[in-house]
Amino acid sequence: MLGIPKDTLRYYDRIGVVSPSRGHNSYRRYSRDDIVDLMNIQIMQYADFSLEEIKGKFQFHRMQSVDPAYFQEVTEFLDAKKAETRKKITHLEKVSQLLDVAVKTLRDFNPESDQRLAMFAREIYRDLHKKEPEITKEDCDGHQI
Amino acid sequence: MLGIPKDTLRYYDRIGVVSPSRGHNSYRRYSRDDIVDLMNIQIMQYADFSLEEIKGKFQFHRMQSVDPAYFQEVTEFLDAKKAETRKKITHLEKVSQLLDVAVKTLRDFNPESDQRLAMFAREIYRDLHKKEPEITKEDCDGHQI
DNA sequence: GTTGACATTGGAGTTAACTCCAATGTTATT
DNA sequence: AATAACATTGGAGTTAACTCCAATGTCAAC
Repeated sequence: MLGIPKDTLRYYDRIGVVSPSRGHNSYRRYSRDDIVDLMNIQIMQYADFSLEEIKGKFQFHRMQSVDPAYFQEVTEFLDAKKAETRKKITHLEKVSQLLDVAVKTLRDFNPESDQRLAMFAREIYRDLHKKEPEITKEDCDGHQI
Repeated sequence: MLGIPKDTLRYYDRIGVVSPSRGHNSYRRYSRDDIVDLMNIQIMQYADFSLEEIKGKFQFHRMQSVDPAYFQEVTEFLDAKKAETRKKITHLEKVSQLLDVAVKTLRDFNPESDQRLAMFAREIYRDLHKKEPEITKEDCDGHQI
């Protein structure tokens, strides 16, 4: 139905992320809520969330009310994850540009455009680590063949 | 220097993504170019590229000229990856919004906002799979306890 | 009531990207 | 020249998220 392999569903059940009820026999029966959980998993996994992170954090739809402790925990998690997601968007935006520049560099190949590409990559690296790469002369001296 | 563990550098050498030259002893010596490669790896890895994909595709700076076959292959790869990256940005943008809505839903908890969240998630799922989730009445009938 | 197509389970295997270990080699310092 | 602090190697172990397998159970159809 969602295109998730049987073995994957069994795996999810095993590790406790989606544990459907069982029929009169021991067959798994996925409820509407289970399907919603599975959709959430697919959405969040494509956004680089681990199953462990997802586990138990996207199931408001199963609840009537919210426990304050749970509220606190999940809100913090969601806020942190949102910040992380925004950071990743910014990075991917840069990477998208970088790929563009890379194709151009490749097309009309010359030392200048290659240099531009390297500068751009270095800039991206800088904001990725929030600090200078610190490639000093001493560090590299003699590090050639 | 870049904060990459020794064992990771040795691993990269083993699998051939960054193979530094060796000194008069057998010690690895990382050149400026090797450092650039490593920076590129960190950039691309954070954008969800695998080492296998990265391998050999961000090393123009080592070349004098470009072989047409290599140009073709790498350009196709870069274009495909750019498309993939843009798709992911779009998705992450949605997920960022979803996380927002989730926090709000959690704050003033009620069936309506919960419903809004579910609708939003479903919409995201839809564009993720470019098709309707197809949850029909029949599919779910009796799938409850 | 037997056959075939499903389901169940426990447990083993796979892949990527590390991470660790033991045995050994190299180098700078006392 | 002995010691400590590095490096080297091959190979084994780890983690996440599956993926596969063999033995067994369930069920609808003939």
